[in-house]
Amino acid sequence: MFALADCNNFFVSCERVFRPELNGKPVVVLSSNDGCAIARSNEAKRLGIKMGAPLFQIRDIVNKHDVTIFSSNMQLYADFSRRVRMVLREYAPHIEVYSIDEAFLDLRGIDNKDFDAFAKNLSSRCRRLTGIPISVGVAPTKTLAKIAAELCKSYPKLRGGCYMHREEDIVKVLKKTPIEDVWGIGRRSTPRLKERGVTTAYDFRQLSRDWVQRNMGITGVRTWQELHGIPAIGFESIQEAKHSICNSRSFASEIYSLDELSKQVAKFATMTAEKLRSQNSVCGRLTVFAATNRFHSEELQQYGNISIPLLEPTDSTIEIVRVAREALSEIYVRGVGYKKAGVIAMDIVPRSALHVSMFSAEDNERHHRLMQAIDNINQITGKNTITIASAGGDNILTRSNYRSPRYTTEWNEIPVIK
DNA sequence: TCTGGGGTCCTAGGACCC
DNA sequence: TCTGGGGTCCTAGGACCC
Repeated sequence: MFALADCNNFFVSCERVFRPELNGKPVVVLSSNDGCAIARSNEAKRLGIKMGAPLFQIRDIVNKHDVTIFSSNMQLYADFSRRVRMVLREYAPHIEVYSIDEAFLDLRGIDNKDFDAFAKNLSSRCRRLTGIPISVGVAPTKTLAKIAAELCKSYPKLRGGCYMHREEDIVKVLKKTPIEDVWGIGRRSTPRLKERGVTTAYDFRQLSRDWVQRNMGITGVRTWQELHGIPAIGFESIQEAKHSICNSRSFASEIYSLDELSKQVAKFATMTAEKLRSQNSVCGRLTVFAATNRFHSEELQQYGNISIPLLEPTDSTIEIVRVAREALSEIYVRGVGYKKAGVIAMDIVPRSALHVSMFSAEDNERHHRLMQAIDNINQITGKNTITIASAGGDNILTRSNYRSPRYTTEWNEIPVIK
């Protein structure tokens, strides 16, 4: 058996921990730059606020129903994610962290267990210890566990836990599960399936394996198998190093000057190098892009994009910032208003696989020791205590008008209690 | 006025090899 | 008329996820 633990309306739940008066009220958390709704309380969903809806389009609903809105506070959410995982680890020796708000638990080898009580117990303990409500589904495959967890959200009577294993129960649930709600069935496949009369997970299961293979490839077959109760998606308990690392943002308003854009790109490059070091990797290629506002179709669109191979793979902020700024100056066009930019590290390999050439060894070693020192200082005294000068002192130019304090990670943001 | 960010895997087709 | 056969590697784009 596998379990999926899924945090309910995760970002909203994090905000409510410190604002309990918002329980039962409509709450929305916005994406970066206060752009779109990316998390909604059940009350906000009931008001018709859709996932991904731009703030300016839901303004009327927000005002009329007194919806509380928050800018995203990723540091807070990451910390709660960590706390939830601590609880999950009490319940299973191996967990697979699937996203910031979801993790699978490997229950194979655990027999004769009342998994229904197990799931409900985990849910209530997590709520008690972290303040975050979670749904726990237990089933023979990961895809079915996802569906079981989803069931908890519709049926409060399940008290946050659902064990779904008897064939007749699975059939009953799959007949009620819309095909588009199945993990792995996306926007493109749904209309094609519906054309064939496949509207539920059960209908999909009734298709022939051959048809699924021909029309949806091996990934479709895996989903099909999983719905039949045959595990086809691996369980990855150790987190693999990322193969690419991207840092990008939309800006509050268009940036015209190379000087300002360059500072922003230097910040993205800094973040990229930090992430590389945190997974003990180096990258062999850097991509930099800068683009105009894609929603202003009446204006001239510009998408600058350049990919540069590095002479030596590196994780040095100094090197990566230098190359990124050079790359930017290649694609920058004077007079263009840039709304978004980013840096992507590619060709990532473990730092241990680095064979330094005779000529670079010394620089490499010095950079590495310097970076370690900076990382240590920034970890102790707070992000950006020491930064590279070309990144400028200010923050990334995004909008974030409704951000809550970083209650759990920044001592100087903790509100004073009178 | 205002529209997110960051990933993965699979596949088809081209380049290139003997 | 007829134009080999078999392989690998890389890349771009599609589809999907949260």
